[in-house]
Amino acid sequence: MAHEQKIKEILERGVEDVIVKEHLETALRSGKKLRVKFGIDPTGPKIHLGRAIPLRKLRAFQELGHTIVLIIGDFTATIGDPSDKLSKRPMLTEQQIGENMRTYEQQLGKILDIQHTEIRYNSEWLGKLNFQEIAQLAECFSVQQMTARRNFKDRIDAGEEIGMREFLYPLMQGYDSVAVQADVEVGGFDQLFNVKAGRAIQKQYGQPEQDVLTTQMLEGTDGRKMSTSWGNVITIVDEPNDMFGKIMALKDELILKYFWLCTDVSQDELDDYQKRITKGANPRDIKIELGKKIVALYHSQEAAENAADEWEKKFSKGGSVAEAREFKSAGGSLKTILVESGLAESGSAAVRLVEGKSVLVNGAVETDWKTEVKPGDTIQAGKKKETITIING
RNA sequence: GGGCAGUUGGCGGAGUGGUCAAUCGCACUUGACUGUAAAUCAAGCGCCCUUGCGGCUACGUAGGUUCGAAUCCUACACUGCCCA
Repeated sequence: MAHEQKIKEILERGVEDVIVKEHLETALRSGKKLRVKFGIDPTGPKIHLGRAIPLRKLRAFQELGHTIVLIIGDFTATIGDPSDKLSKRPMLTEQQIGENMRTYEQQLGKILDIQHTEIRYNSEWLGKLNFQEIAQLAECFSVQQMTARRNFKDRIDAGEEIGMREFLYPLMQGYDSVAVQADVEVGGFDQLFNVKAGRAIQKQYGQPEQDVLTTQMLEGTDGRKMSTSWGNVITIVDEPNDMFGKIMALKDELILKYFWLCTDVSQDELDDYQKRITKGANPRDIKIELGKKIVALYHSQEAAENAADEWEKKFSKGGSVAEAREFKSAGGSLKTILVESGLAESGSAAVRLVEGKSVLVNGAVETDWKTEVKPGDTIQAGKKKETITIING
């Protein structure tokens, strides 16, 4: 792809807002090596496709030779970002942060060239600020500005509590920009306020104001915003079959958006998919291509093909199942085994599943939970057709 | 510091002494249909044992009144609004 084309993509693909667009465009054309900041709070252990969007944007900057400054919000995470929350976010303990961080680098490496990424922890400078300096930071904003912010305003209108602490978050994130001398800051769609705070604070500290770019929101498997707390996420470390399956379960309307935000397909290819759908192609087939592309991105082409084949066998061809997990047991009632193997959450849930005709024993629907099952039997339950084979143990 | 209102299951929101494990809507699970999509229809949706009009735990927390409380009383906690 031509250099000019890449710049255009950076500024437009999956982008919600760019401030100041002309300025950033000029900077990108100038050949200057930009410092592109991105802050990541280790609030969840896994990166999902929604969170991957700004990361992919960073990758694009990286490909043009710019420096990515990844700020691990170890300090800010203990404060809690109010950005994407309808309610107050709890402060994380250092232990939780440590746990969440453990697998981060590896996950980030799936998207970024981590060798050439500058990684900083914001406790490095935030931990040193004294009260006087914090007061000076607070000078950048009025209470009106804070409360005018959408998600604060909504909470005020709803009569919900907003902690003073939450007002501090944008100040800290903004100060990060000063500390690393950012030229550009990338953030998710909900980060607009925070990244703009960086501009105000840099100005106060006599630095040129960074340009900011926010990326679009991605819907999850249920059509709502993808969010770990909704449980509707597809993570970049999901197993290939699982990842593929979740993509196949997406609502049709999201197909093109996923191609655009989560894969590398070009505008032309996207137009082509669009055309095929309009002409009446089965969206399912387009979705299969989408699934393969995404699995290939985070695993491998081979894994993608396998996942697609597996899915085909499992769901399209009458539900014969290829893979069964082994479960050690001497046998027992169907209900007991369902619970012990984790196929059902509780005894009551197991009974419900069996009575709902969703449990197959050795391929046949079984409606009596008292049925004895023994080593050698296979049990399949639920829409996802999770299957176990009982082995002696 | 004072006054008023509120706290019910994932969410919204009924319920003001027994028939309340708690109306209803959303969400969710499962089945039919299908493309593991959507729409529609059906069932389910605290836990345990089981199939009995069973047991246990639950309606902010802790006590109390009562044969019996989500429902009444007291204290406490939290939230909102108003006054200072």
